[in-house]
Amino acid sequence: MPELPEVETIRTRLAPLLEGRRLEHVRIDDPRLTRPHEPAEVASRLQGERVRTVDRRGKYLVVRFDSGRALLVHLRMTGALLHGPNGRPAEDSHRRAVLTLDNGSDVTYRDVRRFGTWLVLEADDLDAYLDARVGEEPLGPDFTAEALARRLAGRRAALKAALLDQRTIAGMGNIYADEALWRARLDPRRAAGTVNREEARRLHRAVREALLLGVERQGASLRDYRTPSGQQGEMQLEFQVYGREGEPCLRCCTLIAKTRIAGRGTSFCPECQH
DNA sequence: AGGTGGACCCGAACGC
DNA sequence: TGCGTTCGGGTCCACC
Repeated sequence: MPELPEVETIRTRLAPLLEGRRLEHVRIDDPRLTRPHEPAEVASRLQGERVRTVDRRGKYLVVRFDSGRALLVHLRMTGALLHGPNGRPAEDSHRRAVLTLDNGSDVTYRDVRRFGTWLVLEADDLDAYLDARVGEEPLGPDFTAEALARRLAGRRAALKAALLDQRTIAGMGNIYADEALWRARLDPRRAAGTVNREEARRLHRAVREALLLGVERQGASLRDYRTPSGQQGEMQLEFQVYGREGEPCLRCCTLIAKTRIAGRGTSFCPECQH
């Protein structure tokens, strides 16, 4: 599932392929992708635009054009952007859209579960849209232990649920939340507001470490995640708790437990996470 | 008002 | 073996 490290890896690989290129032709086959807007209408707004930058905010890819217009791509669960250098994408029943670039190459969008979204916004609307949904970037300078503590203060929801709230930490998802809580030795079931300053410092450090390792390993490929060249990430080899229920904790050898928090499967060590 | 749970999807894993 | 059922996960939205 693409979370911050996966989306950042895709952004890094996609930027040099797209920046400076004009979208010669845009084809969108799935109305689900652009809902409630018509695919043809969205495609015509994109066609002819020249890409200025490919940025990321949380889990959103932000393709900005010279005109100021932007395409916001959210991959949700199974979305992937794949680059085909020869302009002849291989047959794929899960392909939902194709961008043909002015150098003859193409970028195809595939999405098995069809949760992903493409939204075109004008320059004036972009910041408001993102700011309403996404908080501080955890790998940026504004994300401090104090900022994190403020985001958690007074909240009665489970700590894990608060971490998954995109306004708490932009780009955090289920896998890295479990990994960060294990690193910080914090119980995911605790009320977020009970985290003290020392614990917030540990959590802040753990969140950054888990996400940075994910970026270094170019994301976690459990099933569908691939980079634009089709490569798998290697972060799945570094998991300390995610998906390890029933196996010994790497710190204290207690068996890793699994529970459900805010509707999400949550792996944690019942002994050394407090 | 903040928190929770269902809906949206579909392939894989599971159970009988 | 085969078929039906459950699961999972990000975000939105209705509801409490």
